[in-house]
Amino acid sequence: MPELPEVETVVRELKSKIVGKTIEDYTVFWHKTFVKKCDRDIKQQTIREIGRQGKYILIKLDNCFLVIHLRMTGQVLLFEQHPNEIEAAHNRVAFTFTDGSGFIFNDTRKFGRIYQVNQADEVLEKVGIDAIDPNLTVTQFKTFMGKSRKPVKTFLMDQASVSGMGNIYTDEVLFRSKVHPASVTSKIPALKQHLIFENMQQVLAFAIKNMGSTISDYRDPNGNLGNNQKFFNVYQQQGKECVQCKSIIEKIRFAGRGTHFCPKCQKIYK
DNA sequence: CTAATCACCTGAAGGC
DNA sequence: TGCCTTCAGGTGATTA
Repeated sequence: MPELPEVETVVRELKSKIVGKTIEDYTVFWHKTFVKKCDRDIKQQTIREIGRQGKYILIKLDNCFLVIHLRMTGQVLLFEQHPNEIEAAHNRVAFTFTDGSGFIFNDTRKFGRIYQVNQADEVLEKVGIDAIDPNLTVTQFKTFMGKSRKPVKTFLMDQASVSGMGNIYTDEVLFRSKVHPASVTSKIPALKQHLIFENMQQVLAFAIKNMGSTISDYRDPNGNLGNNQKFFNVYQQQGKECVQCKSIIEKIRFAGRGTHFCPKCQKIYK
């Protein structure tokens, strides 16, 4: 489900609601979801900071971290008062705070994870700089691109160089940049690489402004849907007319993922 | 090194 | 109604 804009929306809401709260207790309903990689007890620890890198939510406690990845269907849902039936369908872990509020990690497909670690870096070893990190420069981005002989769709989806992009926003960024997803990354002209960088930042910022995209499962911590799915140009728009040239948007299987593009607008560089 | 294919899971949707 | 296949905002391991 969630790519950078959805995770950012979750993080902003959590920052405003639970920083400073102290964990009273927690219950794990599905064992594989909670990965305890250090011996600290999180009970009576206070949430000091909340951050994000790529698609990872980073929760700093007094002497360890909780790092959450939502994968496909994970949701972090806040509650003000402890619900009577907390073991509802697909609830995997529930946390309660000392003031009686708390949050539930709900995850239909069970792919999501909550890691308890001494340092967030333990989970982020293979995660590159965040796609909207102000420290990421266009020069650095172009250097990454110049070194990659992968198809550009694979490059953008790979979290190792730049993190946060997923299937939706990759297709949307490549459409806006008029670059075919099968283009060889290093063979894309410098000006186009520059354009991909700018479009990546703009597409992600616009999606954050719209509170993320809801395809089916995504909800923010208050249970609200995103709005950005109303503005897709190519994602799930196969069979419809291209907004630029009126050609029919195609959907193919590429790099193992459903891939949407305009066959006329998007040029292939090889 | 890169690419392709599973594996992990559940549920929705479409074909017959 | 029901059975079967395919597909889904992701990533990590394995195979070639």
